[in-house]
Amino acid sequence: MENVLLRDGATPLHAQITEALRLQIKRDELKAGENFPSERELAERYAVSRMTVRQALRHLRQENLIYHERGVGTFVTDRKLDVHTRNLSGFSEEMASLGFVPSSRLMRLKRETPDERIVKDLDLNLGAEVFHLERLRLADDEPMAFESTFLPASLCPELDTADLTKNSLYQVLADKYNVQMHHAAESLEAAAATAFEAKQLGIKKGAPVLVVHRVVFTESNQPIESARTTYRADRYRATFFLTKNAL
Amino acid sequence: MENVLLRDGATPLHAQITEALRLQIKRDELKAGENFPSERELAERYAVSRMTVRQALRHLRQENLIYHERGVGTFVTDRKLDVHTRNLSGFSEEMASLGFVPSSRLMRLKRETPDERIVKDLDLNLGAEVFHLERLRLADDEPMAFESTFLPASLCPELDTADLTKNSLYQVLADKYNVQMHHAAESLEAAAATAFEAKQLGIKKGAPVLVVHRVVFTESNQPIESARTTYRADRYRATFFLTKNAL
DNA sequence: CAATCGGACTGGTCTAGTCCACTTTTACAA
DNA sequence: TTGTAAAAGTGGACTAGACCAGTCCGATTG
Repeated sequence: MENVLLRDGATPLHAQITEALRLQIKRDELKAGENFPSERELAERYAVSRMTVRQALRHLRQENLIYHERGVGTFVTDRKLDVHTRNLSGFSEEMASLGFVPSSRLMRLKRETPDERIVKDLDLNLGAEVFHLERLRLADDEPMAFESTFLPASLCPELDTADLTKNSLYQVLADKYNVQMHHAAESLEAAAATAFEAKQLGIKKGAPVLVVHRVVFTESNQPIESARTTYRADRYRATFFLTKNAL
Repeated sequence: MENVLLRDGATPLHAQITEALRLQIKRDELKAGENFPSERELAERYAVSRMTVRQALRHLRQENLIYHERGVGTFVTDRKLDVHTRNLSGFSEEMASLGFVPSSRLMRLKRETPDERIVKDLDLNLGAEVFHLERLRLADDEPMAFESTFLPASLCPELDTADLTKNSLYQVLADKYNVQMHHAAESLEAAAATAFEAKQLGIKKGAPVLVVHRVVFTESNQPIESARTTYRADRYRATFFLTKNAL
């Protein structure tokens, strides 16, 4: 058992404990129904204070990996059905985690002046320009979704020069422009495929599609992306995890 | 300014501070762009330790009401567009918060033996029975969704006798059976309305609908409800808030 | 045998500090 | 006036305790 934490200040202790426990749960070393160590026990084991352990457990709880019962103890959540919760990652990461091989076909990448909707989404000044890219998203070489994305041009001055076929958009934003996505608002609705969408996705016109509109923000709440993704209804469903109260 | 906290142990101090600050934000007494009190200042104002303040702020942060900037301060989130995030509440509450008058028409309420899918969702023993209710959900007297709900019969023995037209289902579960919903898994997909659904919802057969499948759990992870709700695509969209990292 | 009472243990809450990395402001020097 | 360096302030992380209200289990008592 590895109970050694790096106290060099590079990675917070609570993050290291979270990671260690998460690994043990994923490896089935800590199972549902088994006795999970108590907070005081973990504190002693890792030689940290109980508050630090509690912070680590809070993260695991937010991921629904564990739950608490007052007066009783902590338990690993029984994952009867492994829910692939939609989290804040891009298409590539999501598809990879679902076991598909993601790829994409760049249909368009232009600098332009956006319409009112995008200006509002991205909180732009009058006349500010955006990059508009359209991509067909494939999973295992089958069309899965069509995505239309807008980014403030001020944020990523020479996006046209970046290689978006090899690297994910979020990777480029993080590496080249030091822009980190932090949270997002998504709205989902059902629609009938337009003739254009149907052609791109290889389905019949009027077939049901799931339309996801997403606005992504940085930590300081600056909008960095507005995207509209049209998924084939027969190949995709979105799964979310909801909680009643703050954890 | 009310800085008085009840120290009777009934409501945790951090919850009282959360509520007080939330109120001030909603009332616009604390605005975006204005200087939000620092953690040390709040600790002094409420005469609590800084850790307690931090716990309160964490809740507000999870609701995306505030955000932090290291070395700078805490700020109220600028809500340009007021996002009605889908949270763990029932149809009635959600519609009410959107400004509609919710109502529902009970189409069916029977005790029965469920199929495999429901057995799996609700983690039932072989032969266990469920209540199956079907309701047409209206907003401002217009059909909005059709909902098919399954609940373990063992959980709510005489559900048939309860008045489900006046009280929300979750209200009955909480009041009469002391069953509290805590979290849920939802999956959303687009589909074409079947002839039956189309008739119920007053739309054309084949028109796009948003199908939400939801399983609700208690705090100790016991499944209490499996529901399938079919929304009219032209009247409903679901909005979610996603975060990259644990908060 | 059944009931109950007490102790041990659990997570929930809270305190009163410390140190750190970081940003902003201020004040002083060139 | 312009740099720059120090000071003040911020949130992030962490400690080493404390008390409480639940739960559970085992021993004692009727």
